[in-house]
Amino acid sequence: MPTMSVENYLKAILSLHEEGKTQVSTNELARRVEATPASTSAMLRKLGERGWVKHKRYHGVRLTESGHAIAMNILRRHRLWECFLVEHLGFDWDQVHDLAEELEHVDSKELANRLDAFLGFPKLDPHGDPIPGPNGRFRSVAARTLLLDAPRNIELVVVGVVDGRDAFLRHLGVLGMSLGTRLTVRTRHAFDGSLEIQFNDDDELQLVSPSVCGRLWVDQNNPEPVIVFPDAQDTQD
Amino acid sequence: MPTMSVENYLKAILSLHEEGKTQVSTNELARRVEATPASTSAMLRKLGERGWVKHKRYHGVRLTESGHAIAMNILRRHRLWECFLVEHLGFDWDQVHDLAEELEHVDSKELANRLDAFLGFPKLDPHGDPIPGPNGRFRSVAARTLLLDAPRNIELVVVGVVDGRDAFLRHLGVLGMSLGTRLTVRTRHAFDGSLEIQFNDDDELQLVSPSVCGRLWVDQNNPEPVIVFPDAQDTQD
DNA sequence: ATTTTTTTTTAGTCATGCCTAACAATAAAG
DNA sequence: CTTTATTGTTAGGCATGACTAAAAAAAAAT
Repeated sequence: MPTMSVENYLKAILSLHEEGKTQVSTNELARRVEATPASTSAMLRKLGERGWVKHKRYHGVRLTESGHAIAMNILRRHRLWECFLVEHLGFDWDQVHDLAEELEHVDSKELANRLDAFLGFPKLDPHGDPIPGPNGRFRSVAARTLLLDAPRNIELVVVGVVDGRDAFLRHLGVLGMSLGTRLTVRTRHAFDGSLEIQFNDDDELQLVSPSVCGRLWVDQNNPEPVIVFPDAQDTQD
Repeated sequence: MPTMSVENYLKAILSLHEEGKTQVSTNELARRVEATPASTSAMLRKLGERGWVKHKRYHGVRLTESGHAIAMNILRRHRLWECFLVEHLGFDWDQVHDLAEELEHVDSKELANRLDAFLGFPKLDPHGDPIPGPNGRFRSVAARTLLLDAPRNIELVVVGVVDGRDAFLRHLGVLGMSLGTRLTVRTRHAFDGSLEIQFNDDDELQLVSPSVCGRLWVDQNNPEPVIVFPDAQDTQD
């Protein structure tokens, strides 16, 4: 039974893996968990001893099977709680991260499963991120692209964010964007990577910075985030 | 911002106060929080320094205003979560204590208030205990008696338990009793304090031990535990 | 191929919160 | 009213998980 701190480290390593890194560096992990590299180094030794990560000194770290399972479980609980907070308690999607961060540490398979059922076995959390099922695997892998890499002149829908921190979500609000926003990329400026985007029923073109475009998942046409049933296999919609 | 451990001590002191003790002894508190008297003694010094308890060495402790407020808040969250777990996630009333014990430490006024609203501002938790309102005071003080002290030959309803631990609740199940059970006290045995009780539509008399009777709240006729609205004043139903 | 810079680890502290064992104060019994 | 038992406190450790400062390994730059 991992401590809260251990769970946070494992979760952070998982999220870095999900971002593409197969090996996670001590410094990057330290930044993610908001601790010093020294503390992180100490923790990695412990995680290694308990068989949750594979750690070669001075080279990165990688989750083992069992570490991955634990991290996926926490991610599951985190995202289920976010659903609950938004859908049933009426929080805004940019207010729920920190609360879910605490709720996720309440360790009970039974609780997670019942919450899951209560919510109707959602596939996606309020930020558009997939929710792992009871088996610790994602229920579906949505076909999605970074807005930064999306093709031009095709109507797109915002289906998720890469960066779920409040600051970014609020910034999206300022830009008038949220999950479900429809848009079309009209021009790509090679110089700085910024995009000229046309919002749904709007004639105006708006310039969006590459740092924003690199943090948004879009899909070609996936109107409503579908709800599916408990043990649905992975699908390639 | 108190730590989890501090919250547990304050909550334990509160519950001992609720049981009548105005001064709480170190040993009794230690038993309640499942720590040694030594650890408890150390904690009491800390709680005193932070102004949450009044502690005279070698004589008991008592919550201060601010300590009481914190403890009531935790109690509120605990009981709200128990409601949620039973009413919405379908847990049995004897399965929710430990989970609520963890959930209660998620510290957010906003969360508690929204959960409260979601649940319909309940007055009582699934064990029949009153739920403090946002102001940190109980919403109502039900007129109730220990079964042990109840008058004979009057139809009573079980409206709450003094001891919410699983072992006791399961024992109640064995006796065929739960919240809402109707019964009448027929005979009181002075020798050991046990009662002969007639259950609702049953001709048989059943002998119930004093330790059980001392842990059950009954009321004379209060069929359903009523749900009331947010800022209802204390009433004397 | 060195030097310099960056990354990572080790060494040494500190605060929490728990423990056991020994000591002190109060309460109970003779 | 002293002795004994109970109750409460202090002293000294230990594990966790954080930190700073210093040393070591790896990567980058000259």
